[in-house]
Amino acid sequence: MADPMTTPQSDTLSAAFQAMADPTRRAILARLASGEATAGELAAPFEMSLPAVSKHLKVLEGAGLLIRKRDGRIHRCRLNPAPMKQAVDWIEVHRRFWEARFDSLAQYLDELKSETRSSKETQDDPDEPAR
Amino acid sequence: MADPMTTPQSDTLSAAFQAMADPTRRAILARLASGEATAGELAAPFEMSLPAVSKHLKVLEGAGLLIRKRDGRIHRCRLNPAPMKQAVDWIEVHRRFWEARFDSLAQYLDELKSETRSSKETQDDPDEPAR
DNA sequence: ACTATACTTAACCGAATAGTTAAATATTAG
DNA sequence: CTAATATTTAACTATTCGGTTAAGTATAGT
Repeated sequence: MADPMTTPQSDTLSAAFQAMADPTRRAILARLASGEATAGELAAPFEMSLPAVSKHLKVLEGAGLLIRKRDGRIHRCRLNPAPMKQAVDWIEVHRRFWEARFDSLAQYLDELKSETRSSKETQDDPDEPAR
Repeated sequence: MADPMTTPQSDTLSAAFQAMADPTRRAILARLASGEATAGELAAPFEMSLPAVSKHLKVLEGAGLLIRKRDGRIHRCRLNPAPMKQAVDWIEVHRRFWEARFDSLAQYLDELKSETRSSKETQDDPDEPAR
């Protein structure tokens, strides 16, 4: 019913953030960042069961962060960076705003005035379109 | 029993990623990035109920992404960038690995050898990729 | 063919999430 | 004092999540 911004993009973003929100999954990604690994190798460091890790791999795969290449009976996994990049990009867009606001007192004061004057001249706003 | 890396840092990281994993919450952050807003103002664009948004604000606050300043009966909210920065930093650390691996075959081979030699020469811009 | 290996899927459970409506709280306005 | 405003908290529900154990599937080794 609510359906708040369910664009295809936000789905991948949501999935990526969601995937990275779990410490186990982050540890898996960290390990994967330094090279390919099998499901078993990825599971080894953890005390949880293999099926639990298998689920985590599925979540990562679902978020597009992990690519599986089945080779015989072993599943070789590697990192796919694209969704991470998307996530970083999303954050960076907004970082520009608060950096501008925190780096410069003048802009901060200007923004305070903008409640009455509404002279939003913040050079480029690539995120807040039609207003 | 599992307890996979529950350092104080990973908790804030998990909370930040978790908070950003929801489209509604990302929209709130986006709005917040362009200036302070009251809870009501933040809730307005959404079709969901006010309590629902209130909960989202609480999640964002819990993740340290939102700071509330109660001023009379209105709650003025502003963005706190710190956890976002931490999230970006976490991703970037791993991005360096796969960038090295994907951008240059030479570096890839070098990295394969680096198990014994460990001659890592990361001559890069730490913020934006080449593109 | 038989068995160990490397996984996944199924079925289940408790805890957390995301929403709802109704009630509570606190402040401002009349 | 009373009422409207701004917002949270409470109570409830449905769904998702992260884990478990048990069973299934496919390959490799003997």
